[in-house]
Amino acid sequence: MKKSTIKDVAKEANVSIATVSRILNETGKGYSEKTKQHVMQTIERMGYYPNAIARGLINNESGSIGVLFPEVSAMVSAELLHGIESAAQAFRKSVIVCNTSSDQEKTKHYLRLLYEKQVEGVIFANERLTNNYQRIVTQMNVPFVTLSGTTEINHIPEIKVNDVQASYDATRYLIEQGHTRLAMISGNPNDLIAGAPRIDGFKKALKEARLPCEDTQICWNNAFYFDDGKIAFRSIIKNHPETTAIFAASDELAAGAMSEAHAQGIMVPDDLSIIGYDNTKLAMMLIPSLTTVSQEFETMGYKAANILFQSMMGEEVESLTMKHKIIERGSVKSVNEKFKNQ
Amino acid sequence: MKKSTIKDVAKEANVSIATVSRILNETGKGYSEKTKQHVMQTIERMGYYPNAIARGLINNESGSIGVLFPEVSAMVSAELLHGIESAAQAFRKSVIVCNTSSDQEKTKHYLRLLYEKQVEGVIFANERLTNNYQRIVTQMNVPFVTLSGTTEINHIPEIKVNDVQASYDATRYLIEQGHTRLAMISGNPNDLIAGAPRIDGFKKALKEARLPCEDTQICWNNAFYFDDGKIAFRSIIKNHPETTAIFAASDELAAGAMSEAHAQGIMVPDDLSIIGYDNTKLAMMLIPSLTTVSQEFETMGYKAANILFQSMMGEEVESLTMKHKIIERGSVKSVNEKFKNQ
DNA sequence: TTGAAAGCGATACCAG
DNA sequence: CTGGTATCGCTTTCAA
Repeated sequence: MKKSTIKDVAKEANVSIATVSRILNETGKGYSEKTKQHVMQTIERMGYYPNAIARGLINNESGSIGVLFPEVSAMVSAELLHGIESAAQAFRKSVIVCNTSSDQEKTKHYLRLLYEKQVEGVIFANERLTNNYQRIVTQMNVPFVTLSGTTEINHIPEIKVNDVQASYDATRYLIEQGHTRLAMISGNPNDLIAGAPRIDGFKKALKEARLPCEDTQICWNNAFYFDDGKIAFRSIIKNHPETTAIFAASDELAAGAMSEAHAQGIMVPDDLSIIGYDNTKLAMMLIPSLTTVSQEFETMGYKAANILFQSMMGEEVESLTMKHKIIERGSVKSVNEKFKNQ
Repeated sequence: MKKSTIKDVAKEANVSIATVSRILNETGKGYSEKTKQHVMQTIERMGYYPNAIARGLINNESGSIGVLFPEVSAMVSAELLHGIESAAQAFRKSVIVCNTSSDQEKTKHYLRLLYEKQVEGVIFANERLTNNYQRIVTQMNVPFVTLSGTTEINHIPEIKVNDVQASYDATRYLIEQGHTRLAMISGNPNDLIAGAPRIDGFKKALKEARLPCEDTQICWNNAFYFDDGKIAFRSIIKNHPETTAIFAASDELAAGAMSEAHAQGIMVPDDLSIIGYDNTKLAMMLIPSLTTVSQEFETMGYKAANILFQSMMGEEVESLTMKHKIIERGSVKSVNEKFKNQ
């Protein structure tokens, strides 16, 4: 049973395909109310739906955007994607997801695929859009946007929070609670997105407060996951047992640290305060619930998509720095409080 | 700067578009090695990429599949999607994600959209494919697969775990640890996917063991989230303070219960054992880490996509019941163990 | 080995 | 208000 085409509808309704097309596109002109009724009925009866591919060919638009993530299964990606999807829905665009695994070849492959599919815009999430992609990006000649990432390519807006500032604020928060012996669990310092900038913010706050700031106070183990947090935590305890507060560069890292602390009989927050980063759903589920830096991922995704759509419509668009804030929960205790309870 | 087309390439290389096309498609015949070299070079130089839309129109294939989720931001969806995406990558198909919010109108809208986009197959995840979609599904005339969901429509394979059996096993596990006073934190019992079947499994195990099994032992609050777990936990403690072990129908529910237990000074697992369901990343991050029923979501997504692709290639396909298993961690204590430690 | 030409399904211009 | 037709970029058959 072949799909019916506009031709079939035209034949069935005894009109020309031109007329059917006009009615389909609700141009409002070029047909009488009567034919419209008639044609609409036959369309309904036949269960006809226009072929978006044919439409796309002539209109030169695919109705899709592409989204590239290094890892789609991460909680952060899921929330970003949610925001993107809902914006796309409003703009009647569909979203093609691509999982790059942070692999340059895969990324190029996908970019090429998206190019061939004639996507009308691309969101590059959680990663750095380097010069290596310059050529294809230029060729594609459609708007790009980086989301929670950065770009080496000019004129591409970045939608993200100020990581340096947010990390600075998180660290300041700990200092204001009276902590003077701080440590940080970082992601990979070579990560230009979520690694280095957060370290910078941490250091800045310490130096400004004239607090000790040795490199050994900053520990990491490759990535931003739970196990990385556990491992890094051990280094901290070994090298800096005097630590009373830790800034973790992701909620998962913080969770790992908390888990390891528990295993070692260290009480959070009584013996040790921990602040996380991201405010994923995980944060409120931990015991104690995790004080953390909030990034509103869903909103960020939504806004990034909207900026992309504006750009697709030819409007001038700019980078957007999203606000962040500290969500106070139960994993940080002020030093005063600590004394009080003793 | 307009995109270059096959025509441009043909002109530039002084051959016909037919030849370029043949080379592009690596038919292996219809051109000499020499022209091939020449044409490939001009293609490379011009940075030409074929237009997949035009290709799709003539070949009647879009190169995409659609995936519908009730909620893309859920951890479970993210893992399923990951599996789907990686299978799709291998099959050189791209995946269009749709977030239905469990809304029937939205779902229809998306189905229609996917139809128009000529997707070659559809994965319907985490939800029931009811008769309401029968018409469009039939019309679309492409393979469907339900993933971690069920269908009222015939000849559509279901890829999922046996929820009744898995819940039965989880409950049995608690019983085998010596628990006799059990309770369950359920999702919505009207949820035919993850609600009712899990309740059935729970009841079955209790009855079989001739253990008390009143309806009040099963509590819920709409959904499967953290807060639902907290709320349901309160009911359990109020109505059945004798409870020593809880089966929660999702890891998030379990997390909520654990959080509330902690707030009430109830120790897990010493005073109360809890087993979860899903084995999302969350499970290992909790303190104590959560014993839970494992569903391998990423694998499920991968397999579902593969089954879909097989079906797209005209092969006969069947439903697939994935194996589940109990992941023993720290949230369940056997009654013996309990006595020992006292 | 090569090229000309007929579509794929829809849109839009131009006549009538 | 309506219909014929060129066209979008590509594949494929048929001749040369």
